Amino acid sequence: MSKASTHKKESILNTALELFIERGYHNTPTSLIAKEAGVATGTLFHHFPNKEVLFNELYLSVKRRMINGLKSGLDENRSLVEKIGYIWGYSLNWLIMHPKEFRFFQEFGHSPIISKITKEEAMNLFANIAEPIDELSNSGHIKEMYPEFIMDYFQGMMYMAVTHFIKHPDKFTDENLSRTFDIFWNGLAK
Amino acid sequence: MSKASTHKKESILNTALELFIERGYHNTPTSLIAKEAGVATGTLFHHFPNKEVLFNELYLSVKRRMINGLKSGLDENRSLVEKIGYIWGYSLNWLIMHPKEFRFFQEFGHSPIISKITKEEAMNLFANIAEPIDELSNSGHIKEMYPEFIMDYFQGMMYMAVTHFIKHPDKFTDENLSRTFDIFWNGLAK
Amino acid sequence: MSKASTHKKESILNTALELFIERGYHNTPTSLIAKEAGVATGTLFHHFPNKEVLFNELYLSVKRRMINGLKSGLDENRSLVEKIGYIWGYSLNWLIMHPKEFRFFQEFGHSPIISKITKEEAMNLFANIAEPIDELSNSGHIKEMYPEFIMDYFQGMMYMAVTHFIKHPDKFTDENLSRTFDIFWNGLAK
Amino acid sequence: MSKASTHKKESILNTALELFIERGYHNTPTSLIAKEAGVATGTLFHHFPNKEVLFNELYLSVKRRMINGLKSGLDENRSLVEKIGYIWGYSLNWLIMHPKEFRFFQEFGHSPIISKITKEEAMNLFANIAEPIDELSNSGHIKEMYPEFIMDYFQGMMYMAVTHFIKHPDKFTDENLSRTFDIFWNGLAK
DNA sequence: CATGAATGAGGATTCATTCAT
DNA sequence: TATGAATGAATCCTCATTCAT
Repeated sequence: MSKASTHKKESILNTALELFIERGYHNTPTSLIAKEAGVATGTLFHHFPNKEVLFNELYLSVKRRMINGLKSGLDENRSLVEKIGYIWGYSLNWLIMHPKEFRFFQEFGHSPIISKITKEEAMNLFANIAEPIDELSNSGHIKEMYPEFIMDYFQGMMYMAVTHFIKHPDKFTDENLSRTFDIFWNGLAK
Repeated sequence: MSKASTHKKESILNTALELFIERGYHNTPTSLIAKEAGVATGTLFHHFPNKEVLFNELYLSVKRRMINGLKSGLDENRSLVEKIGYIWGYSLNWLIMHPKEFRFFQEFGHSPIISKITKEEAMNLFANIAEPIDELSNSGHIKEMYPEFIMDYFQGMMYMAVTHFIKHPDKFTDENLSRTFDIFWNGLAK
Repeated sequence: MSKASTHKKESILNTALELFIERGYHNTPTSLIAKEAGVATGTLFHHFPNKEVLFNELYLSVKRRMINGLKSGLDENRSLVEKIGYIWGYSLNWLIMHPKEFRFFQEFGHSPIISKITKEEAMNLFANIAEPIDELSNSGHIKEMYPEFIMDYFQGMMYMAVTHFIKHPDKFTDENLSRTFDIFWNGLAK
Repeated sequence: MSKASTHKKESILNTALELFIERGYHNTPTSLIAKEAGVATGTLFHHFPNKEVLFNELYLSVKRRMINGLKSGLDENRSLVEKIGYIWGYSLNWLIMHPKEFRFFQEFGHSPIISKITKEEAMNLFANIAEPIDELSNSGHIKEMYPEFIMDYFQGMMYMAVTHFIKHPDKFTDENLSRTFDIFWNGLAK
């Protein structure tokens, strides 16, 4: 694949991300995506067989971008608590620095447009990351709670914190950041 | 207004709620709403001037239904902690017993289709309810934290818990319910 | 159904017939059909769910129009030879007086656009008509020949004759007409 | 022209024949022809300036293939009846052995995509062949009938017979083959 | 109020053709 | 010659809304 074509495909994906979060999936014409991306309508359909596939590919590409840095920085030799702290900090930071991507997940995380196959692929990407959080359940560090809740709690708190800091950017300080982790941790502490 | 017409209008609202959460706003034709509601296409436009107004009226009607019970049970003479516990318990229960309404808020809470006027009206409905939560901030019961965060934390935890219990209905027991409140509270406890 | 709506639907069918034979199915835009029929694009799709169904309904309506007169004139008390002569004469005349309909059958009789269900329905319409021709096979009037051939021969000769007289309208006289029947009959005569 | 290119051009023509009869002209994308022929989209347009020319060239190439054998076997010294019998037998056999080519003629023989020039060229190819059939008219062998009818009758009977034997391959025996010629002949016999 | 036929602008997708490599 | 990415006009179909009955 030449650089040119790669560039156009990426341009379409980036434009689609912005338009989907601003206007919603069904209210975003493919023609508008193409126009804003600076390509012809046909070009979009040269790279993606249809709008749904474009959307699913976009979803996976965003997930991948977030995971990549997360994975590469995860040190298997650290303690469980350190690992979780790292995942919390990295994810929170990444999402706040990428508010569009965050909104995308918020709006479309449960969208029926995302196929089962895409969901599975996304799940696989998270396999390593999810492990420490699942481990936490029986680690003795926290109150007894079944793993499914821990995972939902972790994610729920994360989303809450990101939403809050995006709404109040002036509050996004290192101090408040560490406070949110404390709150998360205290909630479960024995 | 005759009973018949009231019935039709409500039927349209109920049907719209289901279809909007299943298919999204832009992917739900008014003709389908009418059909599923058992009325003619034109009838829908006798009760609502257009689709957007229908949506906004639906939003407010759902908000009202939730608030009504909440308000009527709120005893102004109770302590702050009791009030907050009551709001937590009632809201959680109501949302879990009304999963469609919950999904509606989740999907469309930040939708641009909801007008500023509607948002204001909805805000007003919540005025009384929000008070105790705002008070908590400087009440001395909890760690120092500014009120905006407390409100977001309350709502975020609530959504997290409801999402979790809807996903895992077998876990929805009185014990687990009170545990979630403990976790919410411990997070902030001194 | 009101007269107005019936009128529009029929107008669409008539226009479609003309355009399909002139330009072919895939080269006839639905927008053009609507325009020529004097209705809006949406109106076409109000009466027919899609282009294919429009085409199939057209096919059946044309078949029905031809059959109707044929059936009503068929006297069950006549002899076999008289019946076949009547079918030959009526069909030939009808097709020559309806050259568009004839071209439609010629062009689209074997088109894959016509569904199996449509073909079956069309077959049923012809049930009575086909009988005498099938009977001919073992009637002793003609050379021994299996019924499938007789039917194909009847239809093939018919199409040939119609094609010929449409190409050479000046030759379409009563004399030549009866000659074609003689040729058909002599071909099989003992 | 290199072997490779010749091969590709022929591959395109062969593929086009199949696709056109299966799907129709307007429903057969050039991209599909190229793909099925195992060449790139652009390659098709190196060999044919556009889709219409490709179609016309295909038409002529098929006509030529049929005529070639027919002409080479026609013995000018034979009697008229023998010549006609030969043309009948050869054509019938060739068409039945080449059902795709037959379908192509059936579907597209009257198509407006075939240009006047192509039709003329095709006519010229048939000049020799048509002669004996035209002669038949005033030869005294048959009932009086003008030549235009004889030609249409010949072709109509031929198409009828081929259609029949393609539909019922088990009936395609030497006996039935000669029977069809007898029927053709008896139709006209004095 | 209720109905449903009619409207036509808008949207997803297709496809013949071009052209830089 | 061969390739296949790119183009954008054209096409099928949808849908919010109107209005005569």
